[in-house]
Amino acid sequence: MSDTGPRLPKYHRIADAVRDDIRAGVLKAGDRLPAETSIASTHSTSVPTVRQAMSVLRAEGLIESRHGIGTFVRDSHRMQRRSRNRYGEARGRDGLLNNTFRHEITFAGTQPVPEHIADCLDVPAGTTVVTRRRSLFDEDNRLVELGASYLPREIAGGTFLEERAVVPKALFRCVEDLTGRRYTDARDQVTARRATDAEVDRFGLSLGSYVLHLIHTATDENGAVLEVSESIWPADNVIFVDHYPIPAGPTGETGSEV
Amino acid sequence: MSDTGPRLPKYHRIADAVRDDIRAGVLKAGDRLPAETSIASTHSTSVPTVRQAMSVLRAEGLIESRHGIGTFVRDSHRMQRRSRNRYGEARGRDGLLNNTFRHEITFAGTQPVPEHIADCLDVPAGTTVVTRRRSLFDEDNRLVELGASYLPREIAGGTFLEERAVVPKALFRCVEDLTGRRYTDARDQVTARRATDAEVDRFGLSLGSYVLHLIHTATDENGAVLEVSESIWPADNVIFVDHYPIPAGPTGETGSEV
DNA sequence: CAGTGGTCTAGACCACGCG
DNA sequence: GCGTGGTCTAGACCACTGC
Repeated sequence: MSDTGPRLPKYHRIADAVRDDIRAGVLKAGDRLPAETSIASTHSTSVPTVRQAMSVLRAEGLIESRHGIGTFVRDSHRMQRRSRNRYGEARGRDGLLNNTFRHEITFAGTQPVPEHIADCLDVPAGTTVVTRRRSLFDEDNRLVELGASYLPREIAGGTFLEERAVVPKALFRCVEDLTGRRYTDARDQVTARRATDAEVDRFGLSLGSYVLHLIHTATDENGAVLEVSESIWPADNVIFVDHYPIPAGPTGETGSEV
Repeated sequence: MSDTGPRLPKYHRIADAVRDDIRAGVLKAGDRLPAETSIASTHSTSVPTVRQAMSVLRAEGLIESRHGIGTFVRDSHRMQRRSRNRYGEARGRDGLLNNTFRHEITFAGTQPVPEHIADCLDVPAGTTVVTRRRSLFDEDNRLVELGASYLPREIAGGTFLEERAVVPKALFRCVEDLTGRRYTDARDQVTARRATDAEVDRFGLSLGSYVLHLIHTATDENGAVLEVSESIWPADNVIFVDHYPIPAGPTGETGSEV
């Protein structure tokens, strides 16, 4: 046997073989892999070893197993793109927002503000705020985004924003018209984190997978927060894009390249 | 045995037990778990079943195994924060950029543009561009960021930007001074994706884990690209934050809430 | 029903790090 | 040398799906 033969564990070599088949197009998205018993005899090994190889590929997101049916090549790189140029078409809008998404308000009313939102909204923990929760579905009715908007009661309390109906125009436009204040500054905070159990369930994800979590904070010219909005996407399905003008003016003469 | 007893698989219950111990503080970050043989006898089961439970917790990022030593509770929620207010202190800078990071230029010179950058740079695939690669390390000398800047040869070719030395001031300032053109608009593209083998290696990640990948494109007032810059962080360690002004002007009266 | 993946056993031997 | 986790075996039985 050559030098490279026994270097790698057997389950690793099986995973490599299947991965190569997927990369080379021998196995295409949606194809069913041979049964575990069959792969085991092909590689002259035992079923548990094959299962270990499968668990590697499953962790890499390349395959998906369905109990009683088989193991399938996942439909990979099906990235959706979403832009966040919510404030009009004046500049840089690139039309990525796909209007075929179905949009559903799952809740509208007042609720205590979630812990991770309180800071952004600039209110004490536990404060009651107007909350609008939404779900977005693609043309195949698959959930692609979970989101929510949080508005201070001084702004949206007692208005139609507490009612569970899609608003007649962009939400920020409603707030501007209701209050006479203007959206002047924004702050985006993006994290990738492991999906919660609820998200795994709702999105149909696998254990240990990630979501992208955007928290968007909009303020008026006095720095008062008008709205905090959050969006959650399965990490593999999204590219978050933002355009913005670069402020003019003097800059610090730091040595940092970054 | 009660109704709930045999409902969940044994490996699942073992994982739950350990997870609860971690949540409750019985097992703290850095603590070593009992040996697999020991856990097996505690739960009256076999070692492979315990190993299956461990693989669940490993996928969740809660534990980490070191061959020949033991299995340890990971130091979780050690999020670092990084802001990306690179264009001066004029507005909204919140000082999150930690200056204790050590900054190292690992490459400077001309290279063919990477495939995923060509589009952003607005050049044909394979074009040679000035490339500057950097690594950032924290106070404990752990790699926290991999990054690179790509500049068209018309802008940076033949200048000191092709030399492997930290620049005397912010990179965008160098480009503005060299060319007389101004950074006017920017586009940020953020994705979370599985770490490549190289990234797993460099960052010391575990298989199947994620990185956050930022591609930043800066253009002048004519829309010509001045610089594309990318940053890669382990997903668990970073919050990406951006501040920006909201453009004034009329907006479309769409029904979309998002 | 047959075929699939999911769970589990009771071992074996190897590779690694430490004393 | 010893204890640790890593690899692997050759089965067993169960749960799910589709026919």
